[in-house]
Amino acid sequence: MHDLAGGPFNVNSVKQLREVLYEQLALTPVRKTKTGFSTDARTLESLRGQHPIVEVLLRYREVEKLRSTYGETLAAEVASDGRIHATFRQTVARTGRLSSDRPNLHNIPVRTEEGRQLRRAFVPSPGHRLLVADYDQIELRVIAHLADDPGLIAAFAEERDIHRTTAARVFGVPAEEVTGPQRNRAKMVSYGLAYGMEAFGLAQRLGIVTAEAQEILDAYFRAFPSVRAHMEQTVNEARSKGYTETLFGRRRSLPDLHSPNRGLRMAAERQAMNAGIQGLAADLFKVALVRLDGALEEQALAARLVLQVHDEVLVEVPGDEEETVGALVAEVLSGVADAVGLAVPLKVSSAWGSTWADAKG
DNA sequence: TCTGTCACG
DNA sequence: ACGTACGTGACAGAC
Repeated sequence: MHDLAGGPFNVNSVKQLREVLYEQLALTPVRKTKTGFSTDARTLESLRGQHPIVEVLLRYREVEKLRSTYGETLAAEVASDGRIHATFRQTVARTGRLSSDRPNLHNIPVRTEEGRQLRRAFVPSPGHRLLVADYDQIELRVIAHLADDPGLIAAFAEERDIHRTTAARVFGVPAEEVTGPQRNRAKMVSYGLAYGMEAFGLAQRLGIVTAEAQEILDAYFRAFPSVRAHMEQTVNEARSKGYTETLFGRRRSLPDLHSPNRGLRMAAERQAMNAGIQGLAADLFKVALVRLDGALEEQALAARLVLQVHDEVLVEVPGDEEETVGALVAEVLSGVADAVGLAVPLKVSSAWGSTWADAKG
């Protein structure tokens, strides 16, 4: 790195790295932060090819993240019983999700193969396997319910590939003719919805111009008009009440909806749209966890809940209970849909593994 | 203590 | 013309 930079510097120092990249090497800055030009991964990606140091930096950041946050640190958290006992906090996340700290077990790597290897360290007791069950597109299903959108509800009811179906309606082609990129764009729109994403944000993520992103969004809202209506109604209601409220009565106060500061106000509007969606998904999942724990107890099963990750649960199951518990977990998790009269079914995917890394569908 | 960065859903 | 996707926690360096 020294040789590439023309001298020694601390790679972990953003300040020093800025000097190296944008002054000594005179690379073209792309984005700014409060304190100067950005050096984050997205920026570095776009600087690729300008100088060989960029590739090395990206790789360094990747392995250094794994080393400093997970490798040695996580190993040090293992208690004398061989387990990690994180704290799950009920009153931190404003939406009703749990948060996990000391350590955070909600962000164990999974997206790269190298990072995913860390999950091999998470193993059940001898004679047990891990059952990993998660909800498929729970937030999108919650949107379908809240917006009471006939098109979305029908798509979920018929168990169709939701992103393909969405793409077909947005791009006006038969479902079987939807291309890979079209499906990906529809998927991005669907997920962006829950966050109040606008054309600009969609354009950034898809690498297209804002006008084209706007056309896609317009087409989406033409296809699923109740979704836009629901978003608008949610913000209006929050504005007059001062808070949002989930079906379970969970409130989130949003005073910034009346802020004179435009940025704060718009952020609060996005939070209003998201709170009911993320919040209801969190509420449903927590009901499922309580029921699951109760059912294991009631049926005198030895299987135990060991971790939850927002829409996913890990259960440690002895060999002779696999069949029973596998069926029970799926039934309890999907069962909460009926409990609140959800307009769409909740689909659950399950996988078994002798480590967390192996349990993949 | 704040900022930038990056891991996850 | 603006500013531009929600929710977290941990780490390292700067101040």
